[in-house]
Amino acid sequence: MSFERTHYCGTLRAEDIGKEATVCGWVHRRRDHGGVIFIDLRDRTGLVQIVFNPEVVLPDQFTQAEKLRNEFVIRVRGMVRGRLLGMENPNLSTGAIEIYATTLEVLNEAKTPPFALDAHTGVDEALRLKYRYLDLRRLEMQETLALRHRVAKLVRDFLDARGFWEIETPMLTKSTPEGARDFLVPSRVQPGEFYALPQSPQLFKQLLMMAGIDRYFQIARCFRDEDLRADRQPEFTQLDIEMAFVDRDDIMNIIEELVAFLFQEVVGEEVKLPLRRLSYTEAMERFGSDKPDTRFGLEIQDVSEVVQDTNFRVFSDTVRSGGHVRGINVEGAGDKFARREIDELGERASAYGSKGLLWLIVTEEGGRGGITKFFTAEELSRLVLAMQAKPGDLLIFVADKAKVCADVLGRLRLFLGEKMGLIDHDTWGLLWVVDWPLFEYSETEGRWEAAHHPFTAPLPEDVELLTKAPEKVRAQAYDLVLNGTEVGGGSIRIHRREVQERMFAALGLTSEEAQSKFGFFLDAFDYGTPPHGGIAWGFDRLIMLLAKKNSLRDVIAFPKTASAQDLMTGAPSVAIDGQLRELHIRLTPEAEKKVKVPSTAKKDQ
RNA sequence: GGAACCGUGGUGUAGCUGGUUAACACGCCGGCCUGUCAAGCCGGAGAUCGCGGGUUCGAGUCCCGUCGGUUCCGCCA
Repeated sequence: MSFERTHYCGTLRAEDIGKEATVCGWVHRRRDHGGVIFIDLRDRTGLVQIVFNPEVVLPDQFTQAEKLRNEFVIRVRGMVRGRLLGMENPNLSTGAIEIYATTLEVLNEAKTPPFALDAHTGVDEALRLKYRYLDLRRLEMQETLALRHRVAKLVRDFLDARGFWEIETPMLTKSTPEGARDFLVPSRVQPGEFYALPQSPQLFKQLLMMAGIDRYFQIARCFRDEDLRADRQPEFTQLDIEMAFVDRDDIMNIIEELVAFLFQEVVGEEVKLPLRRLSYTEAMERFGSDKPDTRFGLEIQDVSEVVQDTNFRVFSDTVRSGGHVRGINVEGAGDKFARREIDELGERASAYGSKGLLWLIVTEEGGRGGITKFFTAEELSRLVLAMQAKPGDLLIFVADKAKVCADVLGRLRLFLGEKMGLIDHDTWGLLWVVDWPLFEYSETEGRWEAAHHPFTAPLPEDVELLTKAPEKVRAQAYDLVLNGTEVGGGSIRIHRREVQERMFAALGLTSEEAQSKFGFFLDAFDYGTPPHGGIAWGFDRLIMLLAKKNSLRDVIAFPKTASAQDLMTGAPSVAIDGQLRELHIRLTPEAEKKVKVPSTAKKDQ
């Protein structure tokens, strides 16, 4: 190595004893005993102990070593020696050895960092983000970035070996219809017109199939201008894959293999194939979610038939009017939960959109509390039987439309699973959710919307229903779910123009609108489009789950805060007046009042 | 757009129903110390309690607003 570095800090082992070594890195910690000085030197591979012993090192070098402080950047030459018996440090991968320094060079001094870089002190996240370059020095963050790199590399290797080509698609493009708000980029050359940043490369990857590429992938940056969450950033990365001349099973098979390959290589976990497949309907009924967390029980059960003839009007009326009564047997919670905790469940249920949460505790005699009093002993025992409950169990019910039941109970299930510690965080809940509906009715928009996106192909036998009965059309779509998080979603695409046109029509687009938005795309269908399909993975989310992090910010090198700001660079920031003029943009009075646009060359602040 | 929680030396926290000089640990600076490894011992500096109002004889503490962070709902696959 040209910089004279012979080893990385964390790689030195007993085998290196007796070697001369030159290492470079940051002073992680110093322990100055007056006579002898220990330095833990850190680089991205880990720590190694450097010893400055006045009997070994020259006096002026020792004086230099006394001046070392945390985060100084140094280069040290010395002899690798085995540590004396009893002096080994089992907490360090390099704990069997240490470097007896002979030469020290301070390459750069450092101010005391604003927060400690060791693992055991919690730090305010705003501070971490402001000094992200320091935060990223922490070994934990470096390990995550390394993991991310490794997964990307494995994905590339896997797909390359199977004939996929990595092709880039434009960032400055036309608005694509994912349903989210676009980030717009004003055009200087075309006054008044805007590019949109891609929400996904959806149209381009389909056009690549039309272009005969056959197999494509990309690790693609995507942008959606919506409010953030712990698992949502305005810019994020998708692993985007598309294949021609395939059906649903072809794609799911190869993707499963990729999943198994990654789990094997990254976490050493054997994934049994084929993956479990759950229909959308079953997922909604049993787990109340289209992305069920299958790592624990507490499944939802339908007791509509059992309770429809009881005198409890809330139940019987709901069933009579076409609704459902569904519940969860919260095993053991009847004994464990305080009344206050049960009330909290009710409050949550209301917040999730139910009229109320009905409950009772199963006892030897039948039941107590909640809605017990509305039932005869016989009705009660039938209900308890249907819920497979035993004394001490808490039964909770929601009586409402199927969607509300699923939504409320699904969320309560997740809450309870976490609260009661039922989730085994060492297992991986991997499955496919298949047989999606093609459409979802949007109450706010008052019209049908694509459940996935408007290019998803319906099942062939459902094509006729497109305009007649949209709610009945099933999609050739599949979602990959991991630990209750959607990590991937895909479908077989429409490859015939008339089907695509009918799809647009079903979504309420006039043919003029379809033409102006997607004319180029519709035209492309006319020139020989192969059947094709694919999938897109939320790459950041996958990494987050593999790294067992709770926030996307921990797996993205330079993430944004909940208010979509970058605390390090200060982005977004004010544009100078001249820039705006070139872009043919004028601020509204409200915006102007807020930012005070500087008229001269000085940007920011 | 809405809700909740948080904001106290450089960092992490404590500070009760409002009451005198804001406490502790780590870090930092200085001294001592030749085998530590989250070194030890001694000493020292360092905070107008995010910001602005208000209530009060008196506010870190109560109220209102505002800024920042986080989480959730809406929004978003």
